[in-house]
Amino acid sequence: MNLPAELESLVVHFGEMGSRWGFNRTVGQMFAVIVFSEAHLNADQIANLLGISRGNVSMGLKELQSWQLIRVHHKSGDRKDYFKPAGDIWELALQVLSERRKREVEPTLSILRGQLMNESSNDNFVSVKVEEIHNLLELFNSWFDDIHRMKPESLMTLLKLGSGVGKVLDLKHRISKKDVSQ
Amino acid sequence: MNLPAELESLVVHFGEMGSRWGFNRTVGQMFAVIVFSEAHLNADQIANLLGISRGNVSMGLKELQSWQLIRVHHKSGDRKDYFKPAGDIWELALQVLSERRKREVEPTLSILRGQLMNESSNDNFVSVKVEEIHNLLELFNSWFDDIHRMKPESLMTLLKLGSGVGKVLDLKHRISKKDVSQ
DNA sequence: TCGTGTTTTCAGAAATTTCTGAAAATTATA
DNA sequence: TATAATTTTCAGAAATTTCTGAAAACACGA
Repeated sequence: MNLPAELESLVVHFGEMGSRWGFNRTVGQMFAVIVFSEAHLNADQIANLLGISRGNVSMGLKELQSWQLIRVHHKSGDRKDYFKPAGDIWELALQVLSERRKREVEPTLSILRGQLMNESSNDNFVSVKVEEIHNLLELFNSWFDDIHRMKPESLMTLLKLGSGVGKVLDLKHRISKKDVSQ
Repeated sequence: MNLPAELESLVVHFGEMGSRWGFNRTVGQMFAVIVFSEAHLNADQIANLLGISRGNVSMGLKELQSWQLIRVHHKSGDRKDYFKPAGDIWELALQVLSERRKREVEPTLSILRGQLMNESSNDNFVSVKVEEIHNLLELFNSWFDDIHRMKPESLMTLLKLGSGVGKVLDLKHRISKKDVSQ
């Protein structure tokens, strides 16, 4: 690795975490180097900085693009592709969550829907569990859809409030009968 | 695999998803077979049902216990250990999220804290990014802590409400100056 | 069209992860 | 304490994932 010392430990760490976040070590390192570099980088620079092959960089960039975490940028008079993060830290975090939901819950949800469709009886143990899991995932899914559409600042307020929301809900019940959930 | 047909496809799927959920294929299958079996199972039964070695089952059970997703149960007059899910579907889901936070965000958070501690200047590009990520993860972390302590039914209400919470918050601002967030 | 700079692909190599099964360790019973 | 039942460990084998680098494909200007 040919990285400035200050970056090396960060990049190594993001590599180690990479697999936990849904991609592999090299892709994690590539993402880190793109996020922490002020200048946009081209594939050769990334290969040099991380000391990996050009082919590997090409594959990694494709992966990061499929996650919509990076974007191409062109410099005039330069035929190379330069890469930059696809938004600020907040947008990147939401994007990771969004992609992970797609890859981690959608497939299970469609299997479970299938099971519920073509099962004869639905009062046996397995069916009951299938339905419980299905309902939980559907609920989570629509909640995520919903909050994903919120403006960042509203979302931030919500996060800061945390379980305090429970108290606000109580307040709502005390002072109003009107249903505000729609 | 020596599974009833109805279970086979579910178990295979949970195996495929396993790695995305933080463990490996076999561990995912083991978890599925434990969750979808009404009777508590012992290690030999699991090995037989899934067609894998006894040693592998032992390692997988240890993994699932480290995630606090299964618990041991003893039958009187039987020296074997029997395993059962460590709660209902709702509790299991929260437990998965909780463990994943521990494994996926805590380590990064402590690296970032370290960076912020011993860096000389803090107005360069890297420092700014480090701080942004740090703040986001801290915020997420305390939010999660917070809602994790809520009663399931309150949590469910919150999920169902989704971004409707935003409307409730507006309502709060319109009708009250009192800070209910503490 | 050709030539040059660039990116992508992919077969095989390398690295990593997972799995087996026999031996060791543990635990309960008599 | 000895025996038997059970679980755990772990070295090596098997399976899977990741990486390399050369060749192919692509894109643009002349």
